[in-house]
Amino acid sequence: MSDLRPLRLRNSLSGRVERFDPARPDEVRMYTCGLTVYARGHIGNFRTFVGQDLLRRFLEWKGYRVLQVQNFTDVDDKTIRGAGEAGETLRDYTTRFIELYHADADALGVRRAHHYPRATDPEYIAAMVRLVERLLERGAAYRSGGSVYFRIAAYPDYGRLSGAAVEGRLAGARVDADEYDKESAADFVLWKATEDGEPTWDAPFGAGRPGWHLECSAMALELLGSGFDLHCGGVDLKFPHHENEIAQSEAATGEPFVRHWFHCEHLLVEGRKMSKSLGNHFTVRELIEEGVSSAALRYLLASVHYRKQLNFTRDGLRQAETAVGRVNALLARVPESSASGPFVPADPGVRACLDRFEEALNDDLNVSRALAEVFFALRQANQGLNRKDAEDGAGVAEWAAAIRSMNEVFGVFEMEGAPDPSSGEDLVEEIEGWIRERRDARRRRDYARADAIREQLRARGIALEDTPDGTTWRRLD
RNA sequence: GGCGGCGUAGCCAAGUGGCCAAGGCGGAGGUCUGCAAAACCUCUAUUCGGCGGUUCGAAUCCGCCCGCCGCCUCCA
Repeated sequence: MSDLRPLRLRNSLSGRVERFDPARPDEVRMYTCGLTVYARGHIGNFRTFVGQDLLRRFLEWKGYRVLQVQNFTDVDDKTIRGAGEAGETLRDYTTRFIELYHADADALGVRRAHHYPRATDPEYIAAMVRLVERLLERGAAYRSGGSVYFRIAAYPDYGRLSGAAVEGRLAGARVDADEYDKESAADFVLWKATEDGEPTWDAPFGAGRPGWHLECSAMALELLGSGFDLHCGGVDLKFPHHENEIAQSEAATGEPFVRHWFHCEHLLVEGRKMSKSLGNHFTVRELIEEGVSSAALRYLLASVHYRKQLNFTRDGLRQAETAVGRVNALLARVPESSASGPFVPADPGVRACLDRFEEALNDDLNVSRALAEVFFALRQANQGLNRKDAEDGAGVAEWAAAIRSMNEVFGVFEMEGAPDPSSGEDLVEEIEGWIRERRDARRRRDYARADAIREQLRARGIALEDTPDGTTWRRLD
């Protein structure tokens, strides 16, 4: 698989699209920078998570076994402040937002990671302490004012990820209180000395709490090992977060930290940067409560290349809704094959379509070209259905199976919508009763009556469609 | 100020030197239908922000200009 048709993926470390080769032949070890859990994640966060999910699903589609770790940052200034204001323990407070994250991610069909380490989990605090000790031993860290800092001078490769202009970037950096404790302005805190009222953990180098960057290094090294394959996050994390992760990890282990860095661009809302002050800040939950389907939401988030800013608009959601609906309508008419095992198309046309699909995604995840293949298959299937001769039945089934296969990567079709309380057996029986009555009316050529029944059901959100084989119905959104 | 990205039809969006500039949404016409709806078919950018240049040939390379956005500080 991967030998003949390698994935080519942009590596932020080199700035180039490179062949993606995991360290072990069939396994991909993947780390995702997750949320800081002081608030519910917004659609910007989920653009990144959906982008990473697409990458993971494609790797799995290609046959890799993926081991994914996604952390939660549950100790920092914002979580501490939030918990204090809410009068809750830090643990309880952050747990709430972790649960909300899972609710939103599940709604969007984001596959679950295999591990969700939290910074304050005892085993990871211990791992962080060990990492700091190692850095102290190696002279890559120093103690000052009760805190421990990373000495950038001890790591000559600093700046490889975010570009050479590190000094320039830091020159304008605001001077904060602990600046005076540092040997160099670029040094960053690994372990913060305890302050009044803040959570604190004992350590050989003094009680305190982990600095921002330390947790990801510790958890990634602990769960995935040094030199793992993929480290993912939003573009904003490149500097300083990921730069610092690389520095502290490599200074501690003496080995390359990560093989391939994957960064997702941010999204814009109606052409503007999303921010609380502009009031264009949405959560997944809010949009779904407004009636946006999670499928349309996911489609919009997944349909723009991960390195391009995505302009999130109402019109875009509407377009996504229509596009997803067309595919779902076809799939609803063609039942899923009960055949087990991998899908091997017999039709050369179907095979070629899947080949082009894979080729598109192999090319640095070209989702636009891949989606074009989904719609190509859709057209083929619908054409087959229109011809409706028995000979074509198998062809339609294969095209539908191809769409379902491609959907393993996109995950946007046949998502179960919000359960409708009025969709019980009773309603179905009632609708079928109306359809029978309308059929009789049509046989009598009583079209006024037939149209009245259709209108009355349409007003209730049920669309009737007459086909040569009888009348079908579907729910309008 | 430093660094980076983008500007392709009404909207979204592929395409980075050479077949008719993918695909989706929308629109127009048609097939089917009692009428619809759905589906399918055809059409919908002689042109790729503007102006120059390189080339037999450029949306694709170079230069200048215009416009939009992001990063450089917490941030997915």
